[in-house]
Amino acid sequence: MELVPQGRCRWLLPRQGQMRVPGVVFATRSLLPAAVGDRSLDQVVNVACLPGIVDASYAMPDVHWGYGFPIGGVAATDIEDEGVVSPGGVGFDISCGVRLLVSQIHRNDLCGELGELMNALGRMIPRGTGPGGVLPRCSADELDDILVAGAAHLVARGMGTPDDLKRCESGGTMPGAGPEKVSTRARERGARQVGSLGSGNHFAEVQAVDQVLDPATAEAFGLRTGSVCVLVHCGSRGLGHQVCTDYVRLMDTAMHRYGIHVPDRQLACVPVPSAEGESYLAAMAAAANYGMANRQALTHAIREAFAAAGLGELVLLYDVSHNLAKIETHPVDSHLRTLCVHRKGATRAFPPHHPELPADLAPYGQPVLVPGSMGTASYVLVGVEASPAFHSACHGAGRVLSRHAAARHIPIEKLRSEMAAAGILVRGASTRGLVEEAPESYKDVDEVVRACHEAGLAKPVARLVPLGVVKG
DNA sequence: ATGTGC
Repeated sequence: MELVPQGRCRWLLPRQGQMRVPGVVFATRSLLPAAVGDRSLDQVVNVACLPGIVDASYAMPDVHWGYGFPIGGVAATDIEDEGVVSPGGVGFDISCGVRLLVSQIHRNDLCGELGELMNALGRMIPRGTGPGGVLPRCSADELDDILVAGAAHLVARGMGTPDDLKRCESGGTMPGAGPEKVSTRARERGARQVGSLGSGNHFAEVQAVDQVLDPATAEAFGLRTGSVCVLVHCGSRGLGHQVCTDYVRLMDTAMHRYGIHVPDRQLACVPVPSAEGESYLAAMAAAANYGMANRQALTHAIREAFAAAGLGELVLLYDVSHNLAKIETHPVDSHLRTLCVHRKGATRAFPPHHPELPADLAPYGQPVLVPGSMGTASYVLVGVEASPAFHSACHGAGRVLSRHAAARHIPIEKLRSEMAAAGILVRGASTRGLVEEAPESYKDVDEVVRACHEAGLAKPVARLVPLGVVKG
């Protein structure tokens, strides 16, 4: 595959065949082989063939192979010029995302109590596949409220504060949700999972700020060297998964009625202004609200554990999804266009003074939360002006070993001893899950963040290191 | 990611 260097940390995949736009990969030279090796760049090329795609098919520095679209892919379509929406461009875990809670305590004040805190978090955080959540069972009416109002519903029932909502993407409620577009099966799966981590790379991690990289922004975000934080990474559980499954199946048959042909069936899509497209976006918004409500319910449990341990308050810095399609306005060839921006394993990164930002954060830009792999650093970045890729950045370290390969190649004793040697307390992880999420399974998050910075996608604010983790 | 397969 031909990759043409295009400046710092930017590589061009020139148009060929059915591509309507070129591909663009943001990566340092050392990150490229991972992307080339796993066929994710073939997926970048496939996405470039979608009807209505504008500008380019983008790959973030943590790109890796996914269903149809690569994970770490960004693609925008012009909704007034044949633009399509594709469930594969959002992913199975709709509204998978991250929120960062910031405490007032310093890591040095925690040392003797960390074990007890992790025990409490381990007891109070539902996790793993299958049912179980902070809300044990939702009635049909309450599930409707969650699908329509998202995190705002949980705040209304006392699990959180109005200030929390100001610090959520879209104020904690993604507009345009259509609960009636969510299947009975999806609702059944979701009713018993509100407030649960799930599995895989989902986690709740107690962290401390290790380095402040942008002092003024870090201060505005409440982050000082040594600050204890909690990073929550989870999504919309079985409900979002079922929504994706339902609409991939629907679009796989429907797209031919619109004369759409794509190079990979997993790119099934329909025009945004079609009955099927509007239904998917309404169901997706409902699942997004479920995802934000899920993180809000977990926040409630985490705050209770902190309070029980006498560790004080946790302020929500921000909650942002990295698996969504959103209707946004962006300049294309210097004309403002209304686009359907698919971010799959990519974080929205709005610049300073964007109207969607809360007033107190607006001078600085949107917090961009980047969870690392287990046992490694995580980052807080901030959106910048003139960012390419429709104001998007990476979403994590990015997998390099498949789950299967990780299980075969990484000895469990080595991993447990490494975590223990680093003083990181682990709660609730199965041996298999632990090995699958080992640092060796992922790219180097420091390198991924460096690529984001040098490519002009976002600016690093603070580096956080793990103290203890509750694994899904 | 996922009641880890239709």
